[in-house]
Amino acid sequence: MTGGPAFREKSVLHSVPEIDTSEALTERQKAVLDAALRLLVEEGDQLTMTAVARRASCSKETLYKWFGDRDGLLTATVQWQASKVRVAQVDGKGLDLASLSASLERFASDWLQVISSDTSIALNRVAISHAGSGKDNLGAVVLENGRFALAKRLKPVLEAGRQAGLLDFADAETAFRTFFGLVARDVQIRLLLGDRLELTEATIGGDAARATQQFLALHGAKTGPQGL
Amino acid sequence: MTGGPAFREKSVLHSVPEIDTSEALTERQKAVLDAALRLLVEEGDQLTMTAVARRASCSKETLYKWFGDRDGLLTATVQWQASKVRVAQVDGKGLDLASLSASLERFASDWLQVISSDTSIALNRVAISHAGSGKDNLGAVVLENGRFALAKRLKPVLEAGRQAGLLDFADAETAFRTFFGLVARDVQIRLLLGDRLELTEATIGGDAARATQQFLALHGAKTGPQGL
DNA sequence: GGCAAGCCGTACCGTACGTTACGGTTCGGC
DNA sequence: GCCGAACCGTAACGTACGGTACGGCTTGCC
Repeated sequence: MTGGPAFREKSVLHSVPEIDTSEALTERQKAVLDAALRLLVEEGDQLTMTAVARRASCSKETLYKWFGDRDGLLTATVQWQASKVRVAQVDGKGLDLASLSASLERFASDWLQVISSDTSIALNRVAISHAGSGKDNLGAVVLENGRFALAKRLKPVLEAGRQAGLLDFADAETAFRTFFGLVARDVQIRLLLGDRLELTEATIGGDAARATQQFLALHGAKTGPQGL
Repeated sequence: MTGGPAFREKSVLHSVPEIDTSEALTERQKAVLDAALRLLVEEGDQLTMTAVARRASCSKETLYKWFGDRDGLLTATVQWQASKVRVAQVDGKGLDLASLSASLERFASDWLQVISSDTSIALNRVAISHAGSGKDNLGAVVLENGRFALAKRLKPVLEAGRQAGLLDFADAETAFRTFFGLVARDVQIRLLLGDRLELTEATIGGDAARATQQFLALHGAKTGPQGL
């Protein structure tokens, strides 16, 4: 471990779950991580150093020089993908009910799309597998770029909705978690456990709309009779 | 593999996700599986055959004779624990709103208790890890004894509530999934990913009550103005 | 007592894989 | 053209672990 992005430096990753997406990766390194990612998605847990080296057409020596050890490679791979996941960014300036509803629906749809993707499933699986055995940085990375990133984007929208008198809730965090539950339901755990559960574009759209309607029914401001 | 509960018989487990809890386990075998379970919960993924044998004070030869191979032992362990998990059984005969609400709250509380237990987390982790690599029977077992068992118990209650004019929904499955989402929210995925998230008795009770209220707000029959 | 079956403890085997080492090749700088 | 750095491909090493074999001990049966 001399030079290069020292992914295994304890002081860097262990204490700080904050993600530094710009870890100064060269294009070649990104290509290697992409190869590792593809392998992870396709082959499941068969992510051996030899396989990654072969897939990326690089030598194992290079992998070790760049990433320290297997855990470093895994962490770098997860961070690399995580840095690419972005759900809709919405400005909370559209103050009417229609645009708020549309924003929520967009968030819901994006999120369902993410958690049902092969990549997300593979990443969560590997992070969960590693969460059991000591070093839990992978889990923290996934959470930070998944559930918490979503919250960070959605909460301002909720707050804006409240400011505009469209939403009514006491705590933005709690409201977010309710929305999260209404959107995700049992989808993620079933997919992670290997349950076949095909989500087409159509069903995702429907689910997003349903979740949004339910959330508004729970937290929409009571301005007169709500009927339809 | 001669005699004994042939856990690895393809024809038994592969095609049939239904659980046969009474697999004719001797007391000694149960004790061994309990030891394996404890090891799984305590040591995470360090569930080697040698470790199980030492912990259970039995020989590896016996493990292989009884369970076929490592996967068989794992499957037997998961099934053994799964057969012990039981959430509240409720008869749908208490037809008033108070008892329905109490039943739902009980289900919610039990479920939160289950998914936040060390045992459940460990089991789900190992099942998810294995779901990535081929044979997914573990995931099916966990799902069948977790989420699907819950649905099987809760749906009759929902149907009874609808019959009694207390609930209003089109599809029991969809209604159940909404309830599931309101109860679980992000708890399970966060725990699986290693997020510290202490759930005390008190918070679980509060969460169960909140989820129940929200569910009733969404699916309670509209009999006059709802305003508390 | 004699015997067979079941099981414990342990040594052993084969392999997979993480990790290291090394020869050969490419490439930028002078 | 020459040099060193970076990197590829591959061989080699060490170890952990799944799986097997075997000697000795206990137990139930005759």
